[in-house]
Amino acid sequence: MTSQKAPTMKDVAREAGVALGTVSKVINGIPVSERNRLKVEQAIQTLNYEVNTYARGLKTQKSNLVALIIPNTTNPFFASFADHIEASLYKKGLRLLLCCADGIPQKEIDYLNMAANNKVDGIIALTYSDIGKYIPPSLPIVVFDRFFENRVIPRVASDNFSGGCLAIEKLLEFGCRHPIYIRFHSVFPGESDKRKDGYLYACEKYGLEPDFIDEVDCDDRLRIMKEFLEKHKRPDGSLTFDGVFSHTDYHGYMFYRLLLSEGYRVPEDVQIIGFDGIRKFGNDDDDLFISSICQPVELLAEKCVEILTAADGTPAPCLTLLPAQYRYGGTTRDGKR
Amino acid sequence: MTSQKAPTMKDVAREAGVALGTVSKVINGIPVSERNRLKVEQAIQTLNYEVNTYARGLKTQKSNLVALIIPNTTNPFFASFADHIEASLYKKGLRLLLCCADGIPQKEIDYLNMAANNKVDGIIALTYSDIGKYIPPSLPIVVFDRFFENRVIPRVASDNFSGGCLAIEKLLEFGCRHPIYIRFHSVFPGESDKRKDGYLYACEKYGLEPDFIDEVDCDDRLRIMKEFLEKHKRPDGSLTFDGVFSHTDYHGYMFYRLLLSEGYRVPEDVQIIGFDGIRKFGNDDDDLFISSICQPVELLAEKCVEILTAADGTPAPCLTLLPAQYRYGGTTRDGKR
DNA sequence: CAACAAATATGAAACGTTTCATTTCAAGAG
DNA sequence: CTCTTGAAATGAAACGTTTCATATTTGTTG
Repeated sequence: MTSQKAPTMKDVAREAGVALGTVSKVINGIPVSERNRLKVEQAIQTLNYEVNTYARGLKTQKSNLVALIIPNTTNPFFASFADHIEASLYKKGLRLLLCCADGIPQKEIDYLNMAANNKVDGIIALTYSDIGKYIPPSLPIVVFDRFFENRVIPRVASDNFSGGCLAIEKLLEFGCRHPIYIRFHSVFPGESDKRKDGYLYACEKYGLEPDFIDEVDCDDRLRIMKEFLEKHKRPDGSLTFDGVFSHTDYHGYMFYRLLLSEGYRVPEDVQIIGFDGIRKFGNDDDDLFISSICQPVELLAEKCVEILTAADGTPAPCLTLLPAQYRYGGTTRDGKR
Repeated sequence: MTSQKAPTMKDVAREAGVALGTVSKVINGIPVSERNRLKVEQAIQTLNYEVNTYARGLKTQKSNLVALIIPNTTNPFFASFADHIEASLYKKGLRLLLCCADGIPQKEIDYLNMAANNKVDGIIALTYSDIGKYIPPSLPIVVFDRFFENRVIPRVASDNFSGGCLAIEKLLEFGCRHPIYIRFHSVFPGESDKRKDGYLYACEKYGLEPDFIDEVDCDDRLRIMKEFLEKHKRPDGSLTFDGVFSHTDYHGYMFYRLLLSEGYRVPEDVQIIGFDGIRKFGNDDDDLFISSICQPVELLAEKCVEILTAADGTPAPCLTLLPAQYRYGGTTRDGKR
């Protein structure tokens, strides 16, 4: 069993009895006489020829690789995003280089440099630190949600403002009178900040008194929630609020568990709507953690890929917002299920 | 603003006043006179030189890329596996090409071909179809769990037999008398099949009557569970079993929800132990779906990478089993929490 | 100081493509 | 039958590395 050396285009050309350039044309779908096309295709078959990616890349400086920079894949939202990005890229013949940066600035920059270093054709980024100044100017990039001051970069996000508004409108529709808002935010600005703007806007519009937790994310989340809860108990133990709009499903679910453990009933005493639409097992089954304003993850992913791969002629929109939708997930009184 | 052409090694050589080969040596860490090393490093700095991956790949046929083929990233177990694989690769300076094949044979084969086509240095595969015969003989590969007849391929898995055994022993320890087993399996053989062997072995060892669901996975899971439940109800409504060992956390959680919806109490009436150790949000918080025999995902991932990247001299072990551990997740009466 | 050995530096060749200036071919017109 | 013209085929050059046979420098020894 000899260690087979992979056949090259030269071998194909010899086998087919044509010139190197002709083989190249056939491979790249450039018109060639019927007769030669058949001969070349035949030769490719018999030799089992496969194009050498490195050689091609050296000439074209294209890799058909797109880097996705996210914090991790264990958070269901990121996981779902990565999954749909992969599917969208695959449809276009592109491959996904997965970069989990754990929100660590150095790792984000590392990966950015690696990508810049002519390894990928483009970047889709969902990062946690201010990497704006490290983004190589020559490399196509699309950013999910985040906003960088230094440079105009195409951004894709859900319509968080309308989503925030919608959450309150749904809570009101389902009978809430005093919805609160809960948020543990990163220090880095992005579109998702507008969920709070939507909440505040809805409060004003419907004559509600805003009331919320809005802290920098930390390990103390549970303590902060408990303190908040304590302050909102009436002497008889009942709560001064009857609805919760959580900035994320994650924290909403956390608050949900806290309420249950303190003996409150959900959705009877308190209704909860989160944001994101993450699912327990990622299927289409009804496995939301809580009722939620669901981000259209599949569409968002497709849009990122579409913008990234758009022909150079088309100027990329600097911001693309897609609508988020309400879905029932057990923590509201929709009365429909 | 002129479109900068990236500097090449030739530029660096000129700038530093040395030969091309000398630059190459410095870049690849091959000893060179102190004087020249400094000159080259200086030149690399000033020119902001970055090695061209394509050119290097063309010569070395190495890409520093490893392909991971999994069904998806939305299933929390796969997501966690991918996350740890990425981390392990990153530590070794390798990059991850993520291939989500959705368990579709054609997509698995597509990705395998792509990988074979000199794009990656190795493959880690967790596949759902019989791709044994499509695996290119020249490409290093490590397989998680699955078993292929055609070829000896290094495999990494949890010790599923002991894990299955442990599940029953734990249930007995927590007071169960009649544990059953639930499984919806794929048609493709792998190490995880041994969970059932572990169950059967434990039954014999402890004098229990085996009783189980063991069906090919399908959309009818819930109906099958309901029928099983119906058959195991005594006239007074109580159940003939008091413990469940589920082949996966996923189906265990499903059964858990079913039991609750039928008015049974968990863990008071029935205790449940799953397998996998998947987490709701992927953190280290105590967010297991159910009590579970947890696969050591991080170690498994590290082992896969270690075997894949081992020096050619070392013969790879054809099977590596790592121990799975029991962890409490709310559906058992450990009495410890 | 000459002679030699060891260490280091050199740069042409090769990797397998794509590209493009040139040549060849085929067909139609005169 | 010759000439013209557009289409198709050709293959050398180039992409930016690594490698390796050769050349040069450095250091040691008698």
